Amino acid sequence: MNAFTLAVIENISKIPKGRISTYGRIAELSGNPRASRQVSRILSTMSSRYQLPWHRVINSQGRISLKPGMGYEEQRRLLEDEGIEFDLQGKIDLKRYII
DNA sequence: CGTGTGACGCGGG
DNA sequence: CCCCGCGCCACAC
Repeated sequence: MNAFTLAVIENISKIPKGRISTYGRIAELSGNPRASRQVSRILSTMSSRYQLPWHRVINSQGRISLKPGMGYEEQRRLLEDEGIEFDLQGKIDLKRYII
């Protein structure tokens, strides 16, 4: 496992309950601003093994990237359980919750 | 070694 | 707000 992957795991682990971050932001913090896609892949493959708060990572538009029936519902429920609110379009106010 | 594929992001219509 | 196109990049085939 490379340094970037390690940094991503570390940065995601640090997201506090009730707050969120984005794929792009995690990529930046981890040293590669252009690797947002890798962040998503790392999440899908490492989230269970490293017990990451995977649900606290959303996209730059403030929306859940998972598709309905493929995890969307669970991620939304986990976030709502932490007090995060969604608007009518299923969007989260980034300014309010991002780290 | 090409080609297709995304839990992405940004700009534009 | 929705929909596209394009750039990006590791990975699977």
